[in-house]
Amino acid sequence: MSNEKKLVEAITSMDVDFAQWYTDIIKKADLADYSSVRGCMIIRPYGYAIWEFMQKDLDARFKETGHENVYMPMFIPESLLQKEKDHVEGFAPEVAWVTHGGKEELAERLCVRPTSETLFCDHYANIIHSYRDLPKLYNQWCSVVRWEKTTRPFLRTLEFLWQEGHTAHATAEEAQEETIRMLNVYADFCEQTLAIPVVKGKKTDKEKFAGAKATYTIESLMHDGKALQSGTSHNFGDGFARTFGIQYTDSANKLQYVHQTSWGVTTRLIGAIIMVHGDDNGLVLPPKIAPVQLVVIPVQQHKEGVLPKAEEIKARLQKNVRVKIDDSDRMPGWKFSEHEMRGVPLRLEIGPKDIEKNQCVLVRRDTREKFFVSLDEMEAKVEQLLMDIQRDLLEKARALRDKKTYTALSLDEFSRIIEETPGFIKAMWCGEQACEDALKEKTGATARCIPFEQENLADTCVCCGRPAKHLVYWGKAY
RNA sequence: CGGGGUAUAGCGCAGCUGGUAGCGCACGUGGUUUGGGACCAUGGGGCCGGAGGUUCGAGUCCUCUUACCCCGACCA
Repeated sequence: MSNEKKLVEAITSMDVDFAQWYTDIIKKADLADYSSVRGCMIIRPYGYAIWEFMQKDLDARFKETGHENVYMPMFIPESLLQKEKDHVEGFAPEVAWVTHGGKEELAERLCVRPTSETLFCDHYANIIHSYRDLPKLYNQWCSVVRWEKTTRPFLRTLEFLWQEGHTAHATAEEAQEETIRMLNVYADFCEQTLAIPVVKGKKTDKEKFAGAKATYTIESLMHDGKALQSGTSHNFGDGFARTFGIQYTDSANKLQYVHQTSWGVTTRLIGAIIMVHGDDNGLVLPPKIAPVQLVVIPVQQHKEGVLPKAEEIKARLQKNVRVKIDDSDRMPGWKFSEHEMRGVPLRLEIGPKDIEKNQCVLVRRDTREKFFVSLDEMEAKVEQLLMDIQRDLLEKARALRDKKTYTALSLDEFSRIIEETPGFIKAMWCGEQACEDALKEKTGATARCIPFEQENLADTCVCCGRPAKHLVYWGKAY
């Protein structure tokens, strides 16, 4: 952004204290509030509206790719959860348990779902019999609970909202296709709808989901140079199917195990929107998911004709745009700041001077650019600007991401980058977990992913010097 | 789960070596204002996070507890 002086003092500057800046935005933009339960949050109407727009967009993409929504119980009997060994070990430390119903102790504890693989598997075992029953392409929107030790609004809370897709396929090839298809759906959603550029790739064995054969991820980079895992897609192979006995008879009348996938994104993406697009004046929302895309600020609204004009403008615009008039009796300057803090993409000022000239003033949230526009061309200009903002946010985020993406050819270089200019580090890796562990130990960085777009920076591992197998994106992560 | 910090009005804070709580913003009302967080007047609001203890007396001292924030280990 420009070096214009900061107009609002209510938000801590992100250069001074990024964590505080993040919290300030959440509070000042009315996205969420703390609750009386540790580690949980109240998603307020404005924050929830953003989630609803995200849901709507994603859900349409899921339907387009043939998926159906279902709803599973929020409780899992302990015995069911424990069927898959790797899976239960992965989640055991963060599971919440229900031990009583009323005053009576339960014969079997119930786990509050941290994820629903076992429920879907149990169900699939019951309803899949023939190859004609496949594929099963299910998704559910729900909340899950993970008893985390440290929490932050949107990024990590004990309970969070998400969707989890769970599919069952006849062949390994189909399952792999589905895994990648949904990863691409997420990547496209992040870039086209949220204007957040992502790196697509595969997780290392150390970082992959408990019980999965392979985990794929989209990784994004926040303003402070930390990485955020923004969505994952897993190929389960037939591992769960073997444990849960999900079998079908193929066309040759032979019993086969299904091949499964699962994939999810969460309200954490709201945290990504904040940390990718936000600035020192507050939230900046991509138009596609902004609950209010344009706010009309009447100036000298007590003067005759101003409010009716504002209403007329709203009526004209609301056919295509989510528009709101702020006719509260605040000062105009106060309203400017308020709606900037809330990230409203466009502001339209209308006052006596404008009415006289048959014009209005349009101001972009992202660049603060000001346009004096004839009322005759208003609709077209508004639509154009919203599209420009959506596009420019992605470009700007991509430019920043690229700027903060470094390459390291030696361990020293790697450490120095992490210390001095945090971001993504591209470096070669031998494929051994020992090196992954060593890098984390020495620098705090983890393997974010093995990107699909591989490059050969060197022939040797950045850590041990033995022959390199992959290019890896490394970074400190949320 | 370790290390550090905070908790007093809706928010941000002040309150000294103990004596019964104050400021700014916000909020209500009346008026003047209105193109980058207006001004005057007036009004309401807090048993000081919770529980114990010391004391004639605790926001202040002691113990315990809870929540939040920051930094590390674990995770979407």
